Amino acid sequence: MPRKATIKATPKDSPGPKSSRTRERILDAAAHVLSRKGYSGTRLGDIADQAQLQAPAIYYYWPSREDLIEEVMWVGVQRLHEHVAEILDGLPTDTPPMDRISAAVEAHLHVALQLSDFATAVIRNSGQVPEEIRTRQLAEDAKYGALWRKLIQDAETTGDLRSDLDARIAQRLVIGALNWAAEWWNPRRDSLDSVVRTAQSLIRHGLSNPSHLVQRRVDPSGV
Amino acid sequence: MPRKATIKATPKDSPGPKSSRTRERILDAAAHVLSRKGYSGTRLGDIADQAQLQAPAIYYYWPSREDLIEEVMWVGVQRLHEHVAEILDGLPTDTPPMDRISAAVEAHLHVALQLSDFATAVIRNSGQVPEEIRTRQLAEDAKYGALWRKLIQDAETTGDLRSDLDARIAQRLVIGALNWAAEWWNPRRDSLDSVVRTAQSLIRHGLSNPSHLVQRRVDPSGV
DNA sequence: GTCTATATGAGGATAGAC
DNA sequence: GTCTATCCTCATATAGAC
Repeated sequence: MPRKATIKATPKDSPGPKSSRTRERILDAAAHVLSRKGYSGTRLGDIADQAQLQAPAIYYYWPSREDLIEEVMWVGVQRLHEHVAEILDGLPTDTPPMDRISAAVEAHLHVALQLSDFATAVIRNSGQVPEEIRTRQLAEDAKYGALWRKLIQDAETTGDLRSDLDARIAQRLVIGALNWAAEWWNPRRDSLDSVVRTAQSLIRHGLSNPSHLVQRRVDPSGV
Repeated sequence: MPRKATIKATPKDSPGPKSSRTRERILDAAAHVLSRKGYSGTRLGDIADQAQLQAPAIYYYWPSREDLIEEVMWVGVQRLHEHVAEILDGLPTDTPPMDRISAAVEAHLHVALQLSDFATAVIRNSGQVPEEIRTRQLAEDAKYGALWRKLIQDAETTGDLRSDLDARIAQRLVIGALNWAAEWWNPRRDSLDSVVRTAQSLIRHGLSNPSHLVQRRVDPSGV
């Protein structure tokens, strides 16, 4: 039973600055291993190798293997949600729904592809972690899903969403396209920018009511 | 080192009809467990429970745990590829590129959502299986990807694809949206048909050059 | 804070009965 | 073809030194 205090601990919470650096190193290492080996295949020894220390040292920062893994899963969704929400909050209040969606697409891809170990760890293991972790994970996912549902609903309200689409299904298909990008993206082949631009265009045209179509693109501040 | 003969064995290949039924039961059970527990978490005992026999019996049909798992992964991609290719072959030769894409979308969703244990097993574990399995898996994936790349390229050639899209990136985003559906689809909430229709519309409008847009929908034979 | 050493338990694989 | 019994390997977690 992981304690919330442990789970929610962010970089600068715990002990001193040196200690918390090690903590981050272990967390990054855990994301790396978790995404590649899966929940059951994630050995503390592999995490320790990656973080350049010995396995028992992990128990100084987390009470159990399960707590560490849960924190990786939690951080994966949480940082995504946080960043996308921040970008949306920074947009002018009169930004049209489709432009808000384009901004969210860019923000989602930036985090998912930049923190790809956390992203793929969540994608691959959401359905595989034990019941207890999974329940909390689903709650976190639902919060982020609600953000997107609202974006799509706003487009529906203003008539910008094509009427032959089921809003909830379309929302899930869009999130799927974005999530999956972490699985295939190779920075040496495609620039992050080319992925963002193609995704924005695909999604805008995919969702838009042609008679309302606005081609203007936003340039979200500070992404 | 799994032998090809073992891997490629299809339902009616092996021994008698009774024996091959057991083989199928084990294979289905393995897909079920693999999708939920992951590569490392897949216990022969869990597979045996699900298939209603004892663990050692599995070794009568497969030489090792790894061979069984590789077959699950292989079947997941292979049946998808086979069905989509079949549907496309059944279309009139003069079917416009966008209608062919719509037919492929429907075919992909039908298999992925109907055989969802195999689909999610592949999705969640492609990045987690051992190197040797992964290499063969990537080759199989590439073949299916090539089918889609051709569909998109054909649309590009005829001018049906919007020119601001990167064809290869768009193709991967589309596959991602479809693959991810197996993760969230709940038949009690959304009908398979409503998912297919929304995906077809989203993808057609997402890819199409508005000046070439054709609304006509195909009804692929026998899906 | 991080290490070495170890108790404990679980699962894959095989031998051999039926 | 399928089962029971068993061997062997390996990972978590803890104790305790430094």
